[in-house]
Amino acid sequence: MTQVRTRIAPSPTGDDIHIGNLYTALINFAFAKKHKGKFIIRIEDTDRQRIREGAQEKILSSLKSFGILYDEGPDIGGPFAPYRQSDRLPLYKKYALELVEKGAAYYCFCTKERLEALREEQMAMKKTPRYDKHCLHEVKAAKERIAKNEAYVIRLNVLPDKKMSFQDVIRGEISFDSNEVDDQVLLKSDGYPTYHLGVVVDDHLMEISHIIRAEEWISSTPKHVLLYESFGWELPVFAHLPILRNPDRSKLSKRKNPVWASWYLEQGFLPEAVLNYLSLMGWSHPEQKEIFPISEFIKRFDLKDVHPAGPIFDIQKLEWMNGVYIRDVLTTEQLIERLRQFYRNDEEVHALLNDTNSKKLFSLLDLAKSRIKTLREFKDLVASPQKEEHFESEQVASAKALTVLLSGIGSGMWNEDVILKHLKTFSKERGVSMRIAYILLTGKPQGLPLPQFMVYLGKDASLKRLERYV
RNA sequence: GGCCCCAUCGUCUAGUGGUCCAGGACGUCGGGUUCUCAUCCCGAAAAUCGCGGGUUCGACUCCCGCUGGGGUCACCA
Repeated sequence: MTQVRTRIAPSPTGDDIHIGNLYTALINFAFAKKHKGKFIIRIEDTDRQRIREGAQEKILSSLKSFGILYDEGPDIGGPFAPYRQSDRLPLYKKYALELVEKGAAYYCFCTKERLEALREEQMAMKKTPRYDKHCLHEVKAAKERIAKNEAYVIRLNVLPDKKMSFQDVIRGEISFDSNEVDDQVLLKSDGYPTYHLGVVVDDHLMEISHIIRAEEWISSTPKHVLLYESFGWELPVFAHLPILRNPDRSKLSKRKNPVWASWYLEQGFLPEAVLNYLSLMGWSHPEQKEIFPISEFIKRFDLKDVHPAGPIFDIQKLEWMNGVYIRDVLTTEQLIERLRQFYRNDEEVHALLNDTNSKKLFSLLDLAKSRIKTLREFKDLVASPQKEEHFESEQVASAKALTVLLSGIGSGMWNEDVILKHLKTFSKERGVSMRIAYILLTGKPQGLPLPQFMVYLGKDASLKRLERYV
């Protein structure tokens, strides 16, 4: 077997890489690595209207943040450079013309108006809108019109009444009728290729062996198969992955779900947890394991085992899994490092994380681990309580009493046992629950174990927290 | 609507003709541990395997139909 080469072909039209594309990237990456092949990224920026400034860079940096490293791509080059379609324009025209020569494609001069009228007419007759091959027979006149600078596109010439099919690794044989395939535009009037031409030409030229993409492409695969056949090129292996869904089962979309990959990072999800979760979409570990590193996924994954039904992206389970990574998978050292990275712009938290007494920091982290599901939640646990304007007189009284009580502890005696004993005394004598003491000191109804946290804070800082009540 | 894909607990899934009146995980609910909240431990509810026909001695597993869901029908990808 020749070398396995897979690719993802994102278009730079959004804020970032879509989480569904990250999923596709993960599968392509894992499959390539499993077979000691190459994983390539190609930017498909052929829609000049929708193109977004900076999107390409964002997509590439997100991929890197998640550890999906590519062997060839627009910024790192490779043997088939360039890897951005707008840098390959002459190629598409050349191949489009080759198709015209072969009679597999033809020039079309139809105006937008005619196309729209045609579509409306067909819709009115309840027929699927399709181009009517109006320009198919103008081949001879075509060159003259082009010479006169008339705008044109090149369309695929689909022969009618042909039964065709292709093999999909995940779904088996998928058959179709050529009457269902429209004479798609291949080369637009601005000289850019449409997706269909671009993807086929580049996948062939870049020697892509396996096209692993989302299910939404199934219905345009017949066009691609027709193109491969017209060119006389060997067909790659096709595999159409399930589409990730919103909770209402529609295609995962930004209206109903956070979809940009970096959003998850900003929320404090760990890249490896996100990838681990994604690997469980449509696939399961042979031994039913749920927590495993990507290296193991690469070892155990097989395209054939992908379940074709579209799974709902369940952020709740992702949160659980992220929690598992935070408390069980990462070491405390690693967690500190992740937190430092995450809070690098937050002075208060960053200072805390740079505590010179690493033993204290370690014990704080051990306490914090089990109560956070994302890195972001760490701040809620340790940040200074907000200053509040109004306090109940009862709270003020309690705070004063607590201050007196805690002040009585000698600095040398400031340890968990002593503090706990005093807290218990306080709650008993004043008839208030430990919970009140908790809120007075932390400003929050729940969080880290109080005595341990107070030891970490130190006597002065702890008393200072009570000051805001008086 | 045409065409295409799909169909096991609320969700992610295991299951490849008998060992399944269906197993695990998230979530939910109850209990235990406990200085708050978690973690952790124990337990429970939760799928008549979408429905109906076949094939078979025997179907969650194979075939057909139906229903339901999804995708797609652009000079967007």
